[in-house]
Amino acid sequence: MNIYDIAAEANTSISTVSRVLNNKGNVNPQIRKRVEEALKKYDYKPSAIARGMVSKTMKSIAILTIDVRVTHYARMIYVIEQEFSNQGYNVTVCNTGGSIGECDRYFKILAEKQIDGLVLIGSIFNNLIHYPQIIAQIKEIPVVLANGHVDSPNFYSVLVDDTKAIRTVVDYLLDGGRKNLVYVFDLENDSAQAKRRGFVEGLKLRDVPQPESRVFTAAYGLEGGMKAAEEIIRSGIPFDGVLCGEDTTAIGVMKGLKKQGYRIPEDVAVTGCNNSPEARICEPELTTLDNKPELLGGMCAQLLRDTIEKKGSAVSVAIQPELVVRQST
Amino acid sequence: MNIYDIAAEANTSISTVSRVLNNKGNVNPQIRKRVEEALKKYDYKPSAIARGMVSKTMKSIAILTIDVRVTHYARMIYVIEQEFSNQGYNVTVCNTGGSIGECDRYFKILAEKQIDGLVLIGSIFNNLIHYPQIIAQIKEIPVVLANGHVDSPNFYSVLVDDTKAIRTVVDYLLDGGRKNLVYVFDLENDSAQAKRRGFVEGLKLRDVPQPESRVFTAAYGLEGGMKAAEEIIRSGIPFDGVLCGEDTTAIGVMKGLKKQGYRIPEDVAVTGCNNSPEARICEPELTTLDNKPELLGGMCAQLLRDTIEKKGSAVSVAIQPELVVRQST
DNA sequence: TTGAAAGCGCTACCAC
DNA sequence: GTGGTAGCGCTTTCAA
Repeated sequence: MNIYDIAAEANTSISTVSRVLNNKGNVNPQIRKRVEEALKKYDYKPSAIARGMVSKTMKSIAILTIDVRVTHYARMIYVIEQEFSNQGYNVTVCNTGGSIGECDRYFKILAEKQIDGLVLIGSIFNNLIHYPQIIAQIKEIPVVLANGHVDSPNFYSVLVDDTKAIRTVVDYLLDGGRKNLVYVFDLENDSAQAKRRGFVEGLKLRDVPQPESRVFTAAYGLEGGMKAAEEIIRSGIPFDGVLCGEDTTAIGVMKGLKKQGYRIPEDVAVTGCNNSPEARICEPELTTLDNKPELLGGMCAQLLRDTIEKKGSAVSVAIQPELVVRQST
Repeated sequence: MNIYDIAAEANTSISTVSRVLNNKGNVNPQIRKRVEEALKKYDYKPSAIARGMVSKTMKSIAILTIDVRVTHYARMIYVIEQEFSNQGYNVTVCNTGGSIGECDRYFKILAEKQIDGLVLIGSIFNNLIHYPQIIAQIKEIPVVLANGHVDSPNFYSVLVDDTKAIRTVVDYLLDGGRKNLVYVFDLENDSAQAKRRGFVEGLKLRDVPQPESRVFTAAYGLEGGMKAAEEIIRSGIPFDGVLCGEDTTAIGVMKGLKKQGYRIPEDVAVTGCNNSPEARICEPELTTLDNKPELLGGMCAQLLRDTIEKKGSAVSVAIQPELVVRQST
């Protein structure tokens, strides 16, 4: 069932059927009615592919992310998908697992499909800057990085001020009377580095000597956090506050500390990052940073849409996370 | 940069270029080499849209789900996406919010894009059976339901035996010495109904009188669970075991009970469903049912692929959830 | 082994 | 207002 069949049924030309379909140009009401009846009679659906052939777009965008199962990413994906689907776009989701090879594979296929735009979620994609030939594959496509930056003409950014956010936590804990803070650094990406930097800078601003020596490296997650707690204790360093780069790790740290008889928050304050659902489920409930993934997702969507539709793009503002104080501090 | 440009550069015809591109038919090695050089020189990318025009497929499928942010769904989406992207397909994700109108909108646009297949995640989509005109929109497209069933020629199912699973929990608790079980029913979809049925059947099989009177209705989530705990206590019914349809609600129930001085598991056993990450984070850690979303997603992907590629489709087997015993029982 | 040509189903232009 | 027609960039068939 194509446009020719409809034209035949309605006893007119495909041009006129096209006009009716797209509400473009004037059509004699009688003919319009005949066409609409034919459309309904055959339950006609125009081929988006044929349309795309002419218009050079299938009205679809793609989101690349390390892993949809990470709630923090899923929250952004949700917002972006809703925003674009409201505009008639479809959203393709790609799990790259953080592998540059996977990224390359996806870029190739997405470029062939002439996707209208791309959102890359996670600062891991900053690494792309070292692979110009991979970037070259999508040089025609506007790309927005969520909390990342790549210096390339078609790449745009929405940033989260992770450094400042962690500085805020440092101040909050020191102002609350804690004396000896330590930091658990649990991921290697640029965002994690920025957080770590925030910790070090925050301590420096408060004249704490040798802040670097107060950073512990751990594996991400519950187990990683528990191990980190052990290590901190074992190090012999005095501590009454533990800042973590991720909620899950922070929860592990709390578990580990409690197991060793520390009371939270009486003996030690613990903070996380991401304001995940888990932060409300652990005991005590976790003080954490809300880095506003919905806002971030919304701004990425907005920026990408403006770029695709060639409106002057929005001014680039960094998102400021907010401290959510709960019982762990 | 299209196939004509390449043909011109390589001094041959587009037919030959096409043969080289698709590795079909024999090509003189010399010409092949010229073509390959031209391909590389111009960094040529075939247009998937033009290809789709001829082949009637863009090699893409779509997943409809209530909400990607639900971890349980995200886990299935991940597996399905990986499976299909390995086969060169792209995966479009659609958040319907459980609204039939949204579903209709997505179906229309996906049908126009001639998507190759559809996975519907969540038993909420069982409701589609009441909307034949919506189903009609995708009558050409193979559809797989994850834990759902719709009686229509192009619809296929992979089921989870929720009823049996909850019966297992009932037996486990009774065998463990618990005497008075109650059930917290927190969602309205078919899967939730099946679980509730499992509870009632389970008690009947053990000759417990009036099992229906032991079912409490609650709102989903932490707050819902806490309220449910209050209600159970207020009802005056004796109880030493609470089964819940969802982990998050179960965690709320535990919180509520603990607040009223009940010890878990000493005074009351609590169980959830889904084996979510949260079940390992709450205290005590939650005994729950692992309903194997990865397996379910994998089987859906397999079934859909077989159907799309018209291989004899796999036998329909129901997935059996497994009890994960932790400290809450 | 190669190339010419006919489509795929649409949109957009132009002539009437 | 309307309809004919030229593409869009491929794949596939058929003849050479």
